[in-house]
Amino acid sequence: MKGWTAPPAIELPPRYYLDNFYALLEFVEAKYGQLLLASEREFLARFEALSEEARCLFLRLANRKGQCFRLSKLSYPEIGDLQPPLQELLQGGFCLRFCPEHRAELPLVVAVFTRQELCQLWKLLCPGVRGLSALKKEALADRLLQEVDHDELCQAIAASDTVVLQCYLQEYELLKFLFFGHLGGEMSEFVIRDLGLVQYESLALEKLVAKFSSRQEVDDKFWISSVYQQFRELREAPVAEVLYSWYGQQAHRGSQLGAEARPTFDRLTLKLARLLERQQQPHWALEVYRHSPQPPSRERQVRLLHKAGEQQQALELCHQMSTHPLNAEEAIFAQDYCQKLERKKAVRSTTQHLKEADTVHIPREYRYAVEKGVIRHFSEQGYEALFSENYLFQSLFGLLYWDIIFDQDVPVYHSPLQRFPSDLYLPQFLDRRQAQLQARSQVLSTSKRLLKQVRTTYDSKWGLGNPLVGWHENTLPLLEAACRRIPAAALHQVLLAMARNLKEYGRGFPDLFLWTKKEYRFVEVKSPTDALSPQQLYWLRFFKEAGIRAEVLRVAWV
DNA sequence: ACCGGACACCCAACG
DNA sequence: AGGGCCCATG
DNA sequence: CGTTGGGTGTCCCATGGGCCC
Ligand SMILES: [Mn+2]
Ligand SMILES: [Mn+2]
Repeated sequence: MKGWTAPPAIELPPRYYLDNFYALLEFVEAKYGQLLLASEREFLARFEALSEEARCLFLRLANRKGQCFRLSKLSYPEIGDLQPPLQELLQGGFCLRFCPEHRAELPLVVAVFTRQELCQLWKLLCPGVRGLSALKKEALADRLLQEVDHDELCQAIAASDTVVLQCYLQEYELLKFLFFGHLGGEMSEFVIRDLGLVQYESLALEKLVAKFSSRQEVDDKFWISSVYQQFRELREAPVAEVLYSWYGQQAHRGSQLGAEARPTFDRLTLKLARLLERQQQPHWALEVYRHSPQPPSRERQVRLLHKAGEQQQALELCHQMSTHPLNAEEAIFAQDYCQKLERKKAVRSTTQHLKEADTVHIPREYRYAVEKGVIRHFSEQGYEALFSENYLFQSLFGLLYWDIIFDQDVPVYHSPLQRFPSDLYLPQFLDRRQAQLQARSQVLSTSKRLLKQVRTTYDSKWGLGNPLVGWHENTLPLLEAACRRIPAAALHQVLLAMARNLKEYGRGFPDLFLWTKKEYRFVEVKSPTDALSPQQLYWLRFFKEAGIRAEVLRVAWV
């Protein structure tokens, strides 16, 4: 019965979303009350003064997409007649009734009408109009706005339905942002939790700590996310000149951001520079890459410098990367490229490794399922086999370190709906928990103790959300098969290496785990068209050092 | 941890 | 007239 | 024969209804 979830038997109160918002408010006021601006306080005070029906309606609208709504499309039995609360919202400044004064919002307003309704509006205003049927909705809306007088259009819209524009949405978004600690948090997460669709590890509310300590941090994170949003729009129709000069306007503030907002700026920088490369603008791309130290910035810079004929600079950067690599890819790339630039060697070490691997012949039917073909091959020789991939070591990490991951004595939990510590994927994770993690290796130094710890944690935590652990039918069998056969000390070495930076070292593990009574091995399967990735090579080498048996197997079709 | 990673698979261009 | 996406819902 | 870049499909509550094409 595992994997099957029964339909929710839990019934939520009719106005559950109001309760959820109050839970959110209580938390935000307790943790961030002193960071709120006058406009946000005003919103809260006026919200409190509304009737419950009006508060509910406001939240119903706020939890929908957009800011423009048509009364005729709304129906909320738990609120009842929507007219009185809507009047309240209009009088209280929580909504604006759409009229010609708001013609600037016309594009949004037009979008909430159906294609058919837009045709009718158009025909009403221009009785002779023709040739509309060929246009798709979006094109129709564009043409309508181009060709029809905006004042008349506004009046026709206002006459056909009650259209309202919601206000205070920035304030609402900010409160949500403070509660979740990141953007993109949704009120539906309360519902998902309360229906039991996702189970959270229990967190002590009194131990939660604020994620932001100053308004500056909050504003920075907000600013960079709106900048990133703009980038997504620019990317739709990329023009190199526009991208480059737009980036130039953001770069100054971007480079001064603190630890909370900086990663978003780095992502923006890397994505935008890559886009400039694709636009055949290597010089601009190179300049943009220099604003971020994060991978793959340096790799791209080396390639661009090389192509531009700047051998000295390329080599210098390559050496820096080689001595202080930020991940496996940088390390392996830098080593190979240094040798390439010095004309010592032409083949990448990943392909070299692949070339030296054994080949196995697999029937062509297993195209698109190479690993299954290899499993079949080995099971015919008496092996047992399971898919291992990243699941094995991630779930082992998640289970053996469960209490360390959810340890609230480290200030990394900022919200009741948080599923993992805010530094799980950062280098600080290891820095802050060195002693505990080392101690765990000591205590679980034998396979027997380690295995017992895996089983008891698996049983007691089954079903709880942990990004590293999936509760699938093969999860425990795989863990047991591997932990019984691989020396405990070697497993701890891998786990501690992962802890240095889970973002970079949490992937690249071999495809399969195979075993018989006598032996075991990991196998990374490679189809004829596939290549070995640097992360995969990194772990293959690491396994060899640690005495874990692993090999690459090339597939040839028959 | 902001529709993105992580995989595997396929193809084309270039030396 | 259906198939499929988007979005609101609990 | 090697590298590099580009493209695709898959998975993240579950379900139903409205709208688009
Ligand atoms: Mn794999
Ligand atoms: Mn593989």
